[in-house]
Amino acid sequence: MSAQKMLVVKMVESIPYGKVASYGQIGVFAQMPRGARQVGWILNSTERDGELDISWWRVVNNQGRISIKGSGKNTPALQKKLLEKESLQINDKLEFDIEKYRWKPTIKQLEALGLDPFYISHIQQKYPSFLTQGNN
DNA sequence: ATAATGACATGTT
DNA sequence: TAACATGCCATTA
Repeated sequence: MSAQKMLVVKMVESIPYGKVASYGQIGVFAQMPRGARQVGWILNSTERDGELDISWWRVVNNQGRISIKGSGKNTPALQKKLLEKESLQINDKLEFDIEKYRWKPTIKQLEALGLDPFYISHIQQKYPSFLTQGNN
């Protein structure tokens, strides 16, 4: 498995119960700033591999929508169900208020995940909504 | 090699 | 709001 994939997996597994992150957000945390689609590919592959036991359902579209296609085992309905089990409120159009549930790690948490402090400050600057602001 | 596709994101109409 | 356009890049055909 590639280092990139490992990092993506690590970030996805860091999303707490009851929280979600967008594909782009995971991409940024995994040091692939424009890698939203690749994150999707990686998660899509885990469904087939079976090698990975990952909380794939906590990764969603940045607009607050479940956007998986659902041709395989992981269907939109299943994702909705899994998220609802974690107390998210999702309407019948698979939409929800993402800012209400978005995982916003602190600087320290990101450091603990192995991100370079310089890179973290860059994230802060460019994607303020992806993390908890302030001196944590 | 070239082109189409996809579990995306963002800006413009 | 919603539709459309553009950028993105690994995978697939």
